[in-house]
Amino acid sequence: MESNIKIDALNWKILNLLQQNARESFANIGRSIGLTAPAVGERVKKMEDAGILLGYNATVSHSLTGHQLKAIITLRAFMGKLKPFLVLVSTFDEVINCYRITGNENIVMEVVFKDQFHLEQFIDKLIQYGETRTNIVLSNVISNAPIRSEPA
Amino acid sequence: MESNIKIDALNWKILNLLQQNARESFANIGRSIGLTAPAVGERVKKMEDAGILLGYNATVSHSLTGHQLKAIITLRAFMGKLKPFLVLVSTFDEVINCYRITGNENIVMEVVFKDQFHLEQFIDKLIQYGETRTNIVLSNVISNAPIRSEPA
DNA sequence: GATGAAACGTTGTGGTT
DNA sequence: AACCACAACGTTTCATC
Repeated sequence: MESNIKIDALNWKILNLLQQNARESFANIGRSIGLTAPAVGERVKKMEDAGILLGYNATVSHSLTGHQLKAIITLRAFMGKLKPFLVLVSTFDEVINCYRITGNENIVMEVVFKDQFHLEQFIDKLIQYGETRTNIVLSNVISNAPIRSEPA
Repeated sequence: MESNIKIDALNWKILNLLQQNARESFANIGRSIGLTAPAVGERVKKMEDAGILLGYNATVSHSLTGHQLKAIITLRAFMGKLKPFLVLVSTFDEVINCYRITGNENIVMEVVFKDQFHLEQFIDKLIQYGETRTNIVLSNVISNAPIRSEPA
């Protein structure tokens, strides 16, 4: 399943290039790093099979697709309400990221909205599951930064 | 710059497919939605030019690239320390996402680490900028969900 | 990994509605 | 303005070494 392959310097270069532009051709990548296209293709396939390369995703503007408002929402679930919440949250299109965390709250989410009415509706849906805290996102300082070779 | 183009039903289908697999060929996308490859290519180019399609990014496993620990870290900056922090944070490879937010804290970050020693080092770098709060991520409930057509 | 060849995809031109 | 058809060119993928 997850064969234990090593990420050498060339594979890190491939990962960096694909994180920057997932539609880059294997031929071009090969030219950048001194390999032929089939060699790049094989390395990519092995990293996909190993679970290192999880997928390729287009990034879409939130604001230009009608979601001008973003919030970080945490949930402190009531007794017995965490499991039902976890089932429910997968049905919410607004939730971009959702993590279970340690600490006073159980859940932190990154959520996008059309406007404050949409946000209000969303919070109303959560009140039966626990106490929420909402922080509006004012600006993006860093968005989906690429993973780099681990420090030595 | 940002021509005001409309995202019709076909463009939403293209956005959905590219969010799921950014390396999907225009020819295949065309077959799925009943368009020729050049027509898909033109629509994609227009959405790129309009700033709707921001880019294509490979998604890489955090754990299999040596980052077994993830945390949500918030910062309540000391007087005059927010601007210097914003400059500094861009130099941190560990920070995947960083947002400026409303509320008691000024900043929330999603950060990946090799281990708890690496986390400790990171927090030490922040203490001069403000008070931090750290929540360890136990599991991913939703990761980078695609944006869907806004609700009617 | 490289090479070479066949299949496939992309992209430009021209034409249709 | 959006799309299709066609063709030239580049890319992917498979075989073989």
